[in-house]
Order: sequence, then C-alpha cells, then structure tokens
Amino acid sequence: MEIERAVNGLAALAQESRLAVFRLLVTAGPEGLPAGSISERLAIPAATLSFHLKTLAQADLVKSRSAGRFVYYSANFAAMSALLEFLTQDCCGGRPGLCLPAQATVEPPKPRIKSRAQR
Amino acid sequence: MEIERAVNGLAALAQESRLAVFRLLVTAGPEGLPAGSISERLAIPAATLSFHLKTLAQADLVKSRSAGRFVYYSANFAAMSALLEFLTQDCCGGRPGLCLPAQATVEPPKPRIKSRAQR
DNA sequence: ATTTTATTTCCATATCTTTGGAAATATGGA
DNA sequence: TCCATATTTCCAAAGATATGGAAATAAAAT
Repeated sequence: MEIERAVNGLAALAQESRLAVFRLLVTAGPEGLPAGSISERLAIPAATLSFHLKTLAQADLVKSRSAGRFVYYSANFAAMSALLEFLTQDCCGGRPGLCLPAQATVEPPKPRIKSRAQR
Repeated sequence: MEIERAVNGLAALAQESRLAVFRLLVTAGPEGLPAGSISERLAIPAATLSFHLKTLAQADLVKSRSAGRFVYYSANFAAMSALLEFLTQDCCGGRPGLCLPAQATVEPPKPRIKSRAQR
C-alpha cells in the first residue's frame, strides 16, 4: 500500500464521529445502513454526517449504494484489511511480530494432525 | 482501549512526516535515534520535527530518553500493538476475521503436539 | 402535480494543525 | 568561563478540518 493511501485511511479514522460511524457500519455488516439511520443512531446532524461519510468514502473505507431515496453505507472490509496489513508489515516490518496484537489469530490455528473425530 | 486513545494514535500516524518518523524508528529498533539524526535523514527542520515528535510522544507511540546532549527517540511497539488490537477487535470485531490481513500470523502457529525434538 | 422524505451541497464560522525562523535552554568540551 | 552543538519552545502565518443551518436535489407517495 502506498504511503498516501495509508495516511488517508488513518486520517479518515482519526476522528471520533467517523470512527463511530465506521464501527457502527462494521456491526451492521455488508448490507450497511442508510445515512438517516446512522445520523439518528449517532445523533449527528445530516449535513455533518454527509461530510464525514464523504471523507470515509474518499478514503475507500466505506462503500455506498442507492436504494430508492435511501443511500446505504457499508464498511469496506477489504480496505480496512489492507490498512491493517500496511500497519503490521510496513510500520512494524523491521521486527516482524513485535507489533502484532497477541490475539491477532482470531481463528485458532489448524491442528497439524487429524483429530480423533476427523479420522 | 478507549476510543479517545485510539483516535489520538490514529491522528498521530495520519500525517506523512510523522508516519515516516515512526517507520524510521521501527527500523532503528529499541535503541532508537537521536532527534538530529531523524531530522537529517528525513530532511525535516528541527523545529518542525520537534513538533511532530511531541505529537507522537503524546500519543504514546514513541518513547524518548536523554543521553548527554542527545535525545533518543524510539518506537513504542507495545502502544502500536495496542492500537492494532483495537482496530482488529473493536473496529472489525463484529465479524471476527473479516478485517484481518491474510499474513497476520507472522510467526507460525505453535504445534499442538510436542515435536520429536521436544520429547 | 404536489407533497413528503432522504440526502447532499453550499456556505460562513470556528477551531485545530502544520510550518519553520528566531530565541531560549541544556549539556559537553576547550 | 566561554563556545559549540542538540533540542525545544515561542510565535505568527498559512492551511486544513469540522460544524450545522438553509437551500438544492432526488425519488417516492398521494
């Protein structure tokens, strides 16, 4: 990932309202939420939210799709993943492992031998 | 990690010069580098660099120690790790694994059974 | 066609950030 | 002590970001 892209992504998340929006969209899953719903839930005025959504969209961290009068926003998990990879590799790459959170491995490592049940 | 702390960390890294400083310090390892050396290598005027180092230090992403006339700055790997954990857990926690970079597991998972050598 | 609802753009204001020269501070060496 | 070197603080200018009301746009519903 290019530096500029990373800086943009970091800047997009480095703001309380926008971080809250992103976190809400992550919990909302791939369908996302309409702008009005985000505005209501986070108590952010429509105009202000629109500005923040634009910032997040420009950083590619959220996607939007229109459905009638509604505009649904959803988290772009791939972009977030790319940003996390940049941070772990390019920002901590000098000493691999040093900056990795202890629980980075969310899914347990695959067993090396077949379990009794699998045999 | 509290939101405010995360926003601070993100904001600290969301600036080209500061991100460059942090990346340089990561490669420099735990000993770090004196401010003047950073200034020279990245071609950032001393006053400007001092401002950025202060910002990084306030976000706890770098540590400093004085040695004579020099002030050595080093990356705070633990703080970076905490930030990465926040991003993976609290920002992608809704769907664990979705935001994890493919290569998150830098160190291979520990084998579940003792190897021949360990027995 | 008119109204209602959803969202965005426009715009002015306020606030925060970045920049770097010059002066201040601090430490070691002559 | 006096000088050289390293870093920080001071300060002012320039630039970027955040905020939200009001108007504009767009798409359904009546």
